Amino acid sequence: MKNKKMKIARVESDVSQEQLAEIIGVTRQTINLIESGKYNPSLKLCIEICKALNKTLNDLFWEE
Amino acid sequence: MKNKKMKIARVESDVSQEQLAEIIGVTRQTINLIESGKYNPSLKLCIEICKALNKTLNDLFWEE
DNA sequence: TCATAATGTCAATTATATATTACATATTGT
DNA sequence: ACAATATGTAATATATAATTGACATTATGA
Repeated sequence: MKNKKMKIARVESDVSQEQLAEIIGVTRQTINLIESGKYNPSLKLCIEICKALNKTLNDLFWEE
Repeated sequence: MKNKKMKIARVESDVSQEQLAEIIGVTRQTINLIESGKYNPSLKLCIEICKALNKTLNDLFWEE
């Protein structure tokens, strides 16, 4: 399942996948695959994504 | 950095590391190392831990 | 005090997240 | 229509999460 919340938050923050990747220090592919739902990211990476997008874990990665 | 919140939640739920591991379907060592702060668990595993302990990601894995 | 459960940790192996490089297809602006 | 940017995806390599099995230590209860 795609991570739509993360993509929406990223677009709202007006950053590209590549820019977000640079901010966090991972590759663009990693960001792309997480948004596509093809990676099961590590907690540390999830937290870095949240901080970069001014969101919390529940905002981006918690369902229901 | 130890994951004190997770340990507290587990003890409050009155389950041992081994019982929690069984519920989730991982090994006791994995639970132990996450509580000890020596593993960087996957998002999927974090979510399973939360559900087993009736908590959310923010409850157990989000700081400040 | 003794037995048992719970926890901490180690070494070796396996599975998988992430990196790297590269190419293809959208998308957007001019 | 063209150029530039953004996104999707594939193959291989590497780092590390997670497993397995085992042993030691620390609670906890009888």
